[in-house]
Amino acid sequence: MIKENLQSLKELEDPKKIELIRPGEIRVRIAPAPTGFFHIGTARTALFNYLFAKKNQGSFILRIEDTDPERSKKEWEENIIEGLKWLGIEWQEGPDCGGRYGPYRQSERKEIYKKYIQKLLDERKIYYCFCSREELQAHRNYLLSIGQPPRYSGKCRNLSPEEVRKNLKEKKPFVLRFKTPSKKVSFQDMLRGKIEVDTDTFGDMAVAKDLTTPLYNLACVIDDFEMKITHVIRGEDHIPNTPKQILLAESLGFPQPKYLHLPLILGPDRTKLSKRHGAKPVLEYKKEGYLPEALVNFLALLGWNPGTPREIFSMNSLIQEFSVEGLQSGGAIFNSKKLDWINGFYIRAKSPEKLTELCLPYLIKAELIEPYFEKEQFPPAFEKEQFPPAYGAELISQKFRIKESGEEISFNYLKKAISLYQERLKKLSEISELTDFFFKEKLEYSKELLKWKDMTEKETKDILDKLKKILKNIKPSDWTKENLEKVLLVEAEKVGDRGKMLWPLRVALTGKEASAGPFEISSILGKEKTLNRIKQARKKL
RNA sequence: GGCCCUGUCGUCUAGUGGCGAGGACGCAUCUCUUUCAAGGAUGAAACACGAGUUCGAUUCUCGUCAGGGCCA
Repeated sequence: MIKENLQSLKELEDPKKIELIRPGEIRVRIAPAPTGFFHIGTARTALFNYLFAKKNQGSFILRIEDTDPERSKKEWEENIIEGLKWLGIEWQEGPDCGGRYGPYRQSERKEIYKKYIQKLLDERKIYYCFCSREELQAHRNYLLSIGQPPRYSGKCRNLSPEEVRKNLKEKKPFVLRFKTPSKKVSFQDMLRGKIEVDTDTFGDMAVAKDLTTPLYNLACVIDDFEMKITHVIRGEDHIPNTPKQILLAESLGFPQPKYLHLPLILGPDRTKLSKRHGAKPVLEYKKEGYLPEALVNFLALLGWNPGTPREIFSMNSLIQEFSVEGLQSGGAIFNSKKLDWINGFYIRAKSPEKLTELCLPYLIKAELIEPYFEKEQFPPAFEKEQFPPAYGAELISQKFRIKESGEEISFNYLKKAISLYQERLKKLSEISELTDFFFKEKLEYSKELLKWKDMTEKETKDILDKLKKILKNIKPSDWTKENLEKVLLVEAEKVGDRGKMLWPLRVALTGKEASAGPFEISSILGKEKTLNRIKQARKKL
């Protein structure tokens, strides 16, 4: 038994393993548990880890903490991976990639844990504890009632080997508990300076469920050591775990990584952001039409500042500018208005082609248009979960048709329509509501909407008739935005108040109170549709 | 309850032993304009409180208060 352990200890110190990393290589990681959607907080922690690694030519590692088989699900892991990829946060080592230090899922690392747990047991640094849940709870309540910090009584700390053997034989449920030495543990937090904690405040902690299943703190310490993590960058909520982990690392003879505890992202009520605040999974932002570069930019600014008034950062410029000094130590409220502003900014910066590509799925989903090519050819990603699908430039050459009328339209037509709303979009999903009138035959609106200010019904009728007459005389070849503007503006001027002509025209074309300008819209719709809509409007009165 | 973290406009933040406390989002007003955006201009809006150190504290020290996190 002892010999075996010596053997495994030797393996642990295998020099070959250490050679694998470059001298001085900075290695960071995130270690999410796949027990739910990939959320904003994890995304930001990932981002800062990634930026820190990139800035220092280090490695960013993704480890999946799926030790809890009941709560961990493959689909959540996939959700995390998809989210990270969407944001452009790439890992050098992770599940199904890298593999320099064994598997990157905790569920596949039992062999590794076993060695260390056995080692701790052999060295009598951990012990079997057979106390029942009720017993522990009662003791806890007692301590609380006399105003003491709840911690383990130490009842099983000195059980004789015979007692342990007997209990094990009886299959009594147990946990493995760490003999916490009574002392003060302190560490330097890269953000907060020295943090010191008295170990008596937590006492003997449970570190493993059985010989191969470490609990969170132990697993984390073993993995971080095995994976040669140099910097642990994580949320502030882990500060209380840190002294425990340091203790465990010490008892295993591991070197101490550097620690940096990021402030939390808060909800409007200043508590940790959660679903309760309506915090959405990262991929939900994708669905709603946020651009990954916007979310990254926003998240980076939440708790970090570059020291200059600059607000817009691409991932590359973030890597360039990032420094730990710019990190904030207080929590920051998630302000979606600012996210919207940044998103709008990035939308405005897109080329018309790119923007059209990005918007198309939303028009298709709203059933305003449909792709015209073979069904099989179409990216098979119209399932709800996959929305929006990733399209490429192949769309440019494709044809589409208006769902309602079956009329064929080109990418170019869509591009023109969508571009009109480029500077009005805050998120891509808004596009269908804003441009729906391009794809509808009959517009729903009340006749009151046609009247500008205090115009009478008669005036409105006359204006529409006049418009019809003027527009009829324009040749289809002259049907351009510039020309329409030239002609109509002169006529509108004659009416006195331009709005008396332009407002009813715009409403007739769009059926909306707010929209892009009538000249652009009319030029895209074409002569026939324009006249048709004026006729429709006229009929309402 | 214990331990730990945090405290500058509503929000994200810059900043210094002496400043008119700066920027951004949001908000308001004006401008452009048929509307809505976008753009431009202007404005309202903050140093948690108390004591100490000091000629002088938003800044340094201590305390109070408030908020948060973790322990089940």
